[in-house]
Amino acid sequence: MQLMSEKGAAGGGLRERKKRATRAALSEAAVRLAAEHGAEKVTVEAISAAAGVSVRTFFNYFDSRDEAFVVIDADAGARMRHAVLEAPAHLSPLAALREAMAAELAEAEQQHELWRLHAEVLHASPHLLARGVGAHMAAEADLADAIALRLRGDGDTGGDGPGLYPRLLAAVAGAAVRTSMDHWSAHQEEAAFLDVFHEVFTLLAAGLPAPSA
Amino acid sequence: MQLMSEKGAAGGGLRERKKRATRAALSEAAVRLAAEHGAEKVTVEAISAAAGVSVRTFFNYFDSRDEAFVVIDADAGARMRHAVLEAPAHLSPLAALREAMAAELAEAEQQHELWRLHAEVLHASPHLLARGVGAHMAAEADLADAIALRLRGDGDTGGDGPGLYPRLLAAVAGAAVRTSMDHWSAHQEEAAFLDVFHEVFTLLAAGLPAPSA
DNA sequence: GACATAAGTTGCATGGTATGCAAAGATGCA
DNA sequence: TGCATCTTTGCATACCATGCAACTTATGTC
Repeated sequence: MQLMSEKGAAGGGLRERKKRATRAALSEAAVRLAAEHGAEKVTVEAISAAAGVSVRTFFNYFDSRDEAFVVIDADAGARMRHAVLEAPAHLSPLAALREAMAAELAEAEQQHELWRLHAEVLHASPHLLARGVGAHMAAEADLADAIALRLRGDGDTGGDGPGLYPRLLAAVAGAAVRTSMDHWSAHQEEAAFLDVFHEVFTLLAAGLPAPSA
Repeated sequence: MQLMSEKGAAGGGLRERKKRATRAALSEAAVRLAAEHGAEKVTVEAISAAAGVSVRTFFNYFDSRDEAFVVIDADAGARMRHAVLEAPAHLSPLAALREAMAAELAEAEQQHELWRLHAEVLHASPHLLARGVGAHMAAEADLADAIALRLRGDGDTGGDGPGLYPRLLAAVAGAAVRTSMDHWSAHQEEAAFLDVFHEVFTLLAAGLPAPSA
């Protein structure tokens, strides 16, 4: 191996790099085809062909067709979990979560065009935006777990999984991100995504007060 | 017609009553079968047979198999929208939403056994809890619209659909309800559902502060 | 009450989605 | 090189989902 790949979770042998490449190719093909033809008209066969693998292989990577439109980066959850656990102690749980998500989203914007297409595809078929919850639900459970750990300090979440508060926090933050994406997708010219994102978390931290206007 | 049915949206001719009955029979059959055998093992054919209709008819009522597990009451969205619009002016948007949802959930608990089974089914396959977002997304958009109307006072939402705040409010409230259901479903003996529900909205209104403990 | 109309149900045909299995191909390592 | 492991692939199978045409059932009117 001559060159480390750029990302955090990268590295490993040829096998793992190939797998990541295949997965990325499938995701990207799915998003581009959906942006062009509409998500409903894109078959698994078309996605697989565009990525140069068989249909059967597609289903080795994704549990369902929709998942390919939704989960752009499979490792994001693990990275966010790590970020929450490593966040400075003075941050509130909500702020720690906000920072973890902001970092992830900022990185996603590096592939600006794909990210924009992705937002448009989700906005065009709310069905998929919803499905995103499903795909991200595991990640949310992970985040809830991380928050619970952070609150307790030790390595024990209490046996019965994270409590009500961590789960609520993770679920609400997820909803906030999706709302931000959807809103930004409809107003791309008027505001930067990160501005929308921060406005949303400010509203959350303030307890969702009625706007003064 | 000799007797008015009990519910708000009830009434109408024989046709409408039959449709409601068929839909309810399909929903109930789906939930009961899922509670018994696990949602993944329940086919559309089994649900249809249990409800006494053909498979084709099932798909006249639901867009997908999962929808039958998720949407127990198709009119709930419209009722909540109405409740938000009619809520006392002194309530904050969040409180108005909370009251509308609480009323709906209290009514759902009248069919206690079915409601409990429903919560268990969703808890057992998070896949479906997620799908719930999809099914309820239209309702959430409606709620966002109602909140926007309420905030403006007149009959105009501003042309471009509800703004960021109403949408965020509806999405977060939806996430809160789902979290409540999931948590309560795992701790049914320890707390009443409405207690969990109110605790969640209290946390939201307080801006999700770190718990003192 | 009989009729025309609208609405709902059903079976059939069709195509896409998803999974298990076993054979073939690639990779990692000694 | 040769063996163990992982990945891809084709095939068979079952289920999901939709359009269409034929049939049955309410509704309103005369």
